Amino acid sequence: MKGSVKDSTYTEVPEVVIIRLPQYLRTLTRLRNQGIDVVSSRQLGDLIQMTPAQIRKDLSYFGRFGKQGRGYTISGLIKQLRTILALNEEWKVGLVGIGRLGRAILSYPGFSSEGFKIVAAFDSEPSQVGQMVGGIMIQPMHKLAEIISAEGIQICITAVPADFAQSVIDELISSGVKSIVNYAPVGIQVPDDIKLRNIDPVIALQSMTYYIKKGCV
Amino acid sequence: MKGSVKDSTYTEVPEVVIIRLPQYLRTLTRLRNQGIDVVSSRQLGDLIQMTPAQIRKDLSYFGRFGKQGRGYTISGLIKQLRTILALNEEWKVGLVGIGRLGRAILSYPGFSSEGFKIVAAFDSEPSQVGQMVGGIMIQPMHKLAEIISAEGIQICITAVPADFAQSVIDELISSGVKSIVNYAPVGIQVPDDIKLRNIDPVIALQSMTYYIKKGCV
DNA sequence: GTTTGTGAAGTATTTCACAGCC
DNA sequence: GGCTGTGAAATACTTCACAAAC
Repeated sequence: MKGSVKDSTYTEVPEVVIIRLPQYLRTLTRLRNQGIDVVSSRQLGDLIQMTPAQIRKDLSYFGRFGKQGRGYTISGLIKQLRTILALNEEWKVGLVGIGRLGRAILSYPGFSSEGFKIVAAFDSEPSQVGQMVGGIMIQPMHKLAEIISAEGIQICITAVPADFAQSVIDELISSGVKSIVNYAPVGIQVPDDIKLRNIDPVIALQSMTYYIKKGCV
Repeated sequence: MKGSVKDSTYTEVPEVVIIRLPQYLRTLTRLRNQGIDVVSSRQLGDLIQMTPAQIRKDLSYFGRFGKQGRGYTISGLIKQLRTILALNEEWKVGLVGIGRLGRAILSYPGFSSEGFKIVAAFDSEPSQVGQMVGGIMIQPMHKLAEIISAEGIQICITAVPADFAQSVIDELISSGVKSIVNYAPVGIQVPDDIKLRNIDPVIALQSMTYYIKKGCV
């Protein structure tokens, strides 16, 4: 009794919804680790600071996962979300730029524990190349295209200086990469079919000051 | 629930607009550094992957900064945006959590070059306390409230383990902090008047896999 | 009693389109 | 010729409200 719901009308799921799903997943996982079995949209909304209606509507794009009068079975909903987001497979990830930040990323266990395994690392600095960091050997930049396409890597993280970011990302894309998390503090252009997310704490700070100043007046 | 607080003449600027301003600023600064003096909304939109109308509309919330037939004087627009975002003063920033990521943050020059000066750093690990990192002495956690309020710090960055993040952030808020950039991979609850931005690459990856999988089918 | 799922209603945001100006 | 600034229109998103289910 699944499949049939959204088949004929072909409504695209809004991207904001997709972006919220991992947040639901994270909070649900925490609840499960606390030994909780069932949660209502209201309880989840309180934890995540979102309205219950929003959560129900978001989930309804994909199916009917709850039970009236009860709420959602946490383990079941986790399973559904992981399937929707394609998180049951292990994803290969490439990392470009092994400076201080790149090393922190390589050593961070949170990627592989969530199924994102960094399988290749690159740096332009000859003194870095050949070093082992976090079990990975650092490769020279001229091998980037070759290794990315040979390994079929579709996800990359860039932690290179701002001036090199665009050209590195261009090369990643032409090697077959579809999704990029970019740490370089610079605006990047990508084709429509490529997903780019910028991780930029300075940009985040620069919008918050507006509100601090406004609150003072 | 009807209670529209904003009905009399004064229209609140949407938060999405405020979030875009720093991006405009960054690209404008790059153009200025390339020696360019004037830019049209179309040119800027091409660089930033946004429609010209959106840029003009965003700027029109704050004034009329352009010239018909010509576009915007870059140096003038930069000045305006910096004033709107309150970026002409130096902002004191506190950092909590001096692990690998915290150290990368402390050593990153990009905060202070943009006017965000890290003036206090805290860690719970006794072996870290008293060390100098990036010109700052690491303080113990029990001094957090005292130093934050004595220094009048309104902005903090948290890079602590997920399990401690909520309690650290609660303490920051009760010490007077208004804006927080949180690197801990966990959902955090804050009052309405506090701005919180999460920096979470794993969450970013978990929504991108949806699109990779969708593209493959 | 409680809570889901969902059309309909209500907001918010983006885009259009053009007068006015260079 | 070009471009901005802005109401109006269009689109996108969120919230409401209630029948159906437990």
